[in-house]
Amino acid sequence: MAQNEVALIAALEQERALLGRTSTAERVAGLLRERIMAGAIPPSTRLSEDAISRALGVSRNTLREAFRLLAHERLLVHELNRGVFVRRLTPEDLSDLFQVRRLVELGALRGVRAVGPERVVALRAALDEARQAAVDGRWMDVGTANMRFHLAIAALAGSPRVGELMEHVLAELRLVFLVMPDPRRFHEPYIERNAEICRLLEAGQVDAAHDALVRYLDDAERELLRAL
Amino acid sequence: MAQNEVALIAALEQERALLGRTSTAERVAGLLRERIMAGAIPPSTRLSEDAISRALGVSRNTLREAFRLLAHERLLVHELNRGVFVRRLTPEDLSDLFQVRRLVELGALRGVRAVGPERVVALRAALDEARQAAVDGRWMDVGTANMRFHLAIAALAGSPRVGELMEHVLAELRLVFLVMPDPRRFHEPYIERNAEICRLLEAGQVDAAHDALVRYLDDAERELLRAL
DNA sequence: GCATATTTGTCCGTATGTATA
DNA sequence: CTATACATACGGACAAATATG
Repeated sequence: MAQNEVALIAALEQERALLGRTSTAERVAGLLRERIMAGAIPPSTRLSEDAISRALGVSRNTLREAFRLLAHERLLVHELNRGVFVRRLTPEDLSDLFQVRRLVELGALRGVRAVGPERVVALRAALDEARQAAVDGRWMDVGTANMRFHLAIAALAGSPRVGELMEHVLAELRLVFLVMPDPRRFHEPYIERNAEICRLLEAGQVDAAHDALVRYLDDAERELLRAL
Repeated sequence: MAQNEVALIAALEQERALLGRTSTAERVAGLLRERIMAGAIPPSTRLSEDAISRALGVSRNTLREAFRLLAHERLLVHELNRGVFVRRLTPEDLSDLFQVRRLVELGALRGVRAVGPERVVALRAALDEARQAAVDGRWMDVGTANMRFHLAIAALAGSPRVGELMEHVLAELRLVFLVMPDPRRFHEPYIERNAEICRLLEAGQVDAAHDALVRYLDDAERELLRAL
């Protein structure tokens, strides 16, 4: 058995290498990202190097590296000699984010001529997740699932860089979701609108899905702008 | 005079604040970026923390921050415990970059209904620059100007985030230009193709410009792939 | 396969510059 | 204007991983 165990450990270590090991800075960034996205650290909060490095038991150098990672994702803004702050989105930011979404999502839809059934699997999975979350009354999770649906749309472009871009865009948008007063009223209606888009795609009506998506984005932008 | 001088200094300092001061790490990153983009540091080169920090007279910590900035721009790749290397583009990277360009540039063109003359000013400026560089035989600068032309196309989307994305995409593409054997043979023909796109846009024939751009991107991708 | 040298990852203490009450 | 708090940058140290002979 000892031999098998050695082999297992070796296999796991190899897998770990493939998964990409993470530096302390990346793990710290992941932790902070989670907190921010969950709303535990609201926008405009200043993050003190000293306090946080002390709390997490990492050096300030390492924490600064984590800050840089998150600043690049636009979750934090870095002001020279003043520190880092959780981003607060302006109306201009919001409009710009939707401009990017139009380019990416609509472009991805136009790129697909034939939508094979295997390509809408991710779409349907996100949809099912949203519906289940709605049944359970987890409205924030409904929002997350809806975002995953649109991430899947972007993924139709088949480009890693576009996928990453879309992830960052949606992470920024989540900063607005957090300050929405009534999550249910906002997120729930979009489930069925996503379902409609999914249905049209499965039926091969790409153009109709495209138009539905245009209306979706227009409505979502308007509603979010009003809430800001 | 002393009073005036004091006032001048104060005014300049205020201006400097508006221009945005830069940290040491950012200046170091800028310096390295320039070297890499000029081809002085070829792809796959490993950058030694010790040697470079010593050469530039900055601490290792500061240099590491600069590395991280460039890694985010994908000019460097960071391998844990092995150091940073100048990125070498794979054929997959190249195809992906063109996929992004199609999404961004074609999407930007589709977004503009009426192309006011003031919006093509940047296009024409880049075009003139490319022609002048060709006259002077500065073929690398022709490539740079051509890239600026396509940056101006992306700018038609009117989105800061899209503009930044496009800048990064073109910076990556430049890494391939550097290894092209015959810059003239590659860059020169595209000047007139850009001119054609510009002409069509000025004439208000957006759809025709769109189609010309599709062919441009297809041809450029194919030619670069072959050179890789 | 092993031992050694090199390089990176991480942390700490400190000095200096900057912003703000 | 001063005082305080904080970010910036440096240099040194050691552990851990990697490269080399």
